[in-house]
Amino acid sequence: MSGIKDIAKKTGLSLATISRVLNNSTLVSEKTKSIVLNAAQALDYQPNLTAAALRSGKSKIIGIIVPEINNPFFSSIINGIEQYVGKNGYSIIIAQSHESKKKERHAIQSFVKLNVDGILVSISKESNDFSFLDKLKQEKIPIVFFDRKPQIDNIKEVVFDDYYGAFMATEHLIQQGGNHLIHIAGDLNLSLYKDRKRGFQAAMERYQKSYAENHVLELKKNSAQDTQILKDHIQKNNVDSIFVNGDEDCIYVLNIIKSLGYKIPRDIRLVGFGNLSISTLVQPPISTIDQRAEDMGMVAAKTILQSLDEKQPTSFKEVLSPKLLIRESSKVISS
Amino acid sequence: MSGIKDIAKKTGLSLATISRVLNNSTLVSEKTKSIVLNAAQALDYQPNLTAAALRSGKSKIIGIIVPEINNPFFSSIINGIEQYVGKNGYSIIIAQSHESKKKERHAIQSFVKLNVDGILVSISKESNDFSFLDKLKQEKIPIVFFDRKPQIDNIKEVVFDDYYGAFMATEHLIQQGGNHLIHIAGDLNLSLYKDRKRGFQAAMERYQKSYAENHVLELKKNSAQDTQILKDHIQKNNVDSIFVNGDEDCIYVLNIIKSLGYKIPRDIRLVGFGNLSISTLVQPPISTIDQRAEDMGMVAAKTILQSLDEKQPTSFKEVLSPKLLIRESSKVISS
DNA sequence: TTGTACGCGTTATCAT
DNA sequence: ATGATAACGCGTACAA
Repeated sequence: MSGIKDIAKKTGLSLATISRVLNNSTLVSEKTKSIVLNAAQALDYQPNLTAAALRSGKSKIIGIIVPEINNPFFSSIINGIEQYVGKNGYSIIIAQSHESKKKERHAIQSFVKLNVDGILVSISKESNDFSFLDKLKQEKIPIVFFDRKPQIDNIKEVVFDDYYGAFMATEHLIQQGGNHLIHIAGDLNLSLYKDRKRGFQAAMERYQKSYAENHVLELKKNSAQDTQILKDHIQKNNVDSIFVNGDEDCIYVLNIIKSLGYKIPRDIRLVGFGNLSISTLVQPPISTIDQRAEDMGMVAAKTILQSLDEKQPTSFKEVLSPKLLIRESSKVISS
Repeated sequence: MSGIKDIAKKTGLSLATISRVLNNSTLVSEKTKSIVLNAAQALDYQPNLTAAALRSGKSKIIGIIVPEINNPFFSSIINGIEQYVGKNGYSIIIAQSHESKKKERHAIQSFVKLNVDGILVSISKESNDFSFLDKLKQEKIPIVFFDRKPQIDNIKEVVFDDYYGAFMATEHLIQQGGNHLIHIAGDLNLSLYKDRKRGFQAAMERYQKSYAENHVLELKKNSAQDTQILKDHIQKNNVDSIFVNGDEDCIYVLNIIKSLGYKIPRDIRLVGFGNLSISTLVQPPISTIDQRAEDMGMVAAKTILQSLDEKQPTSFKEVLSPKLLIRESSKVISS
């Protein structure tokens, strides 16, 4: 392995010329160009990106912060990001916040110290202080939020239309004959779960189903308790349809419902959210809202790369639209 | 944000002294030390890791290559790695091989150019040329293989005892009264799937069950075909127990078997491999071999960090031992 | 104990 | 079109 110095030595040309061939490629004769490239090949030239980063200020590295990397939704997004930026010669560096705003801040600090060219982040549930945005602006490091974002202006964000996705899911349940619907909500500290709840409510009102706050439940993540709560609710209100905030919770609910002796979809119909691969592995396969995680990753990646050569930071918002996937869990059995 | 130059200016001390306080910390008086640290705090000092990396040759970055990041097993391993190295001040950079040896080589190249301090890799199914090891040795970049590794000597590896895990799974099925067992194999290009197959065979022989090559099936990943194959096999050979190479395939098989009208575990008992979170979400929950993905990540991380200050490369092998998790899918129903 | 000065491998500016 | 040289920010051998 060798550097430009070695090529200079071998060809008798100057460092500057070598560098020019390897970068701009302009202002240099075709002849010397090929000489340099041949020598580079022969010597197995490998640029030292650290040195280039120090000198140029561009590290060709994009930092990513997610709550948990081993969460199928986030790892699929990361997959999308990696593929897109990788194709463009960038590497990704990853940190996890584990839903802690302290760790999130720490990760951003690290990224700044590493001179990343841009940052992609899906914020933690705790996050409420976004003063780090000023610092990043000073350092001229663009940042793009994906999926989970702060509720403030003048940011770049790639999000999913959670509101409309929830609306579609609920509407579908109603069109399948549902009259008594409930919604199992996610963590309402996150705006996206609030949006899903709002979408549920909107569809209920649109179709003139009675809606009250007690049509929205939050799980305790304690099987015995949740079973009891669901049982009471279903019996008291004749629940026939449930829209659940996410596929994982949906499968959890599915199993509880089955254990209570109800048949799905005959007695109760279910729709989840996210289209995780597990959603087709259970019986019955669950209907869900496809959240196109990889697409989100790609769009976020594209957005951050475009931001790199912006002189003035602009705001940006892309909303990915939902797609309803109808599977067994919500199909009315035609007699 | 500022660098050591700013601190030097503010304190009137030399760059060297500042650097010493911030690094070695030795050979400097307590008084100036505190002066420097105070100034650093006041000025919001952030070391430029790129510059430090160029000068010292240590980037504080560990490169990771996995086939697919959105594979729960690998993302859990990465989680383990990230947590361990993060605690030690290292960052992780990730690339995917997508089972292509070309992309794998490319990723290694990139990592070398980025001056990563060490590399962790789980090789692709295609990989058969490991000449890059020489290059890394030259560059003094340690490499540790995890889970999937080349079958050569003098490497560092953190693997799982696939052979014994498969043996335990098979033994368990036999102890539950199984007499006619089959094994659904994974990609036999990978040594770990070969080991699982060998473990199955060994247990069969140990317990004097008739074993032949046709007791090992490979799936076509085509639902209609696989259904037919399984149906034939089960009927012809009175199959009562199936050991599947991994949890995902196991759930796939589970659904086929259920669709054929067999009851699990009454008619057929199943054991998977991996203990993915989905294994508890299906009905019945599937018994499996816990592969302790996070532990594997942590051990691999520990191993690579220890390798960093080795003068002479040594070989190393850690084998994580399996744990059988018995769930409904393999429980004999006591009458 | 502290300061001076050089070098890490590039890129960029200014000459030629 | 090409070359000489400074600079990026830090670490360290050497001098004081």
